[in-house]
Amino acid sequence: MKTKSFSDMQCSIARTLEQVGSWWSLLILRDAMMGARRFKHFERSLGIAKNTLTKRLAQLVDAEILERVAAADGSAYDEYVLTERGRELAPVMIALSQWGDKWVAHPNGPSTEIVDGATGERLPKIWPRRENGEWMELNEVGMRQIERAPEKD
Amino acid sequence: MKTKSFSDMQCSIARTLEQVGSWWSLLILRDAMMGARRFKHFERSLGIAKNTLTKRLAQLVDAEILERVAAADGSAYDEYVLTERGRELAPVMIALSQWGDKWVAHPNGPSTEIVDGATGERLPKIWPRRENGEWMELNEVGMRQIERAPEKD
DNA sequence: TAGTCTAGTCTAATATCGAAACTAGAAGAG
DNA sequence: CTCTTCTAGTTTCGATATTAGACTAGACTA
Repeated sequence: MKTKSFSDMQCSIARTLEQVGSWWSLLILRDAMMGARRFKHFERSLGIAKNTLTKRLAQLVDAEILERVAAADGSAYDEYVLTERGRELAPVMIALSQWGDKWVAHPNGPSTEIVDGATGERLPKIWPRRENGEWMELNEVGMRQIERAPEKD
Repeated sequence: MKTKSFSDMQCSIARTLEQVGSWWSLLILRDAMMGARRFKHFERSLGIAKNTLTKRLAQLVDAEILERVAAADGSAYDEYVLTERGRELAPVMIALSQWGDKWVAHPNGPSTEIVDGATGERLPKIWPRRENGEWMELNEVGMRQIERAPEKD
């Protein structure tokens, strides 16, 4: 969709968005994190056009966020599984999900919950905390530009 | 970019993306979090086309993520400032930035740092933690679909 | 072995985006 | 007070992305 590349920006946010590719990609990742692995799973869950899904999956594989592997269950069809890079996008997904739950919840309530896999209990929210676990207020958090000499060598 | 609306999906991630609007919006928010308030600040910092910027700002205002207010310094030009909704997107931005720093860092190194506003010290990363502050492994974190009756009344 | 499912590809229509040129009002220089 | 520049847009138009739908080759199913 974007027609301009962010990859030459030095900002990590821009560079991450460039890798992810598009909105659809994030929803594909959401499904992948909830266990989807096959083309048809994504297709049905998202209601996305097949050609678009093909393209988005290929691009995520290209970015090494997903990996295409032979099916674990012996099926002839490949599966798309998260790489470590991909799994580490979880904080982004969790943060997005959390914001949506709070500010734009669906009338029927949220549809996803983030839990401790072992106990099934809901996790506390993802939010800035100090090393010792203490929660921070947003006005205590600063985002700062790092100054840097234009040349390096 | 997308031509299909996510707003009828019940998923909070989809609904959040719908509100945010586009990649550019996230970069606008990044700049807003770093102190940008005026049209020209965003324009220069992002290298974005003016019409696109106009549209994105309008849409963020519409989504109540930004608010358009008279300039604090008496200038005739309005300023765009984050609302609470907008400020609460910080965890998303931080998570994106962090992932980029780790996986797709610019050759010159990252350009942004997240700090404790009071001390100037870098904050620990945004990552799933238990209530007591203990860090979790990603494989301990589950994302689960909440089952729900299709009707409500 | 016929029929169906999966995972695509291809084409054409449509929606969206962005670059460049243009503009009205504000600010600044002399 | 007048000329020029700056700001914050709007308009036009071409480039790009997304979609629906038709088509296909190889698996699977009865």
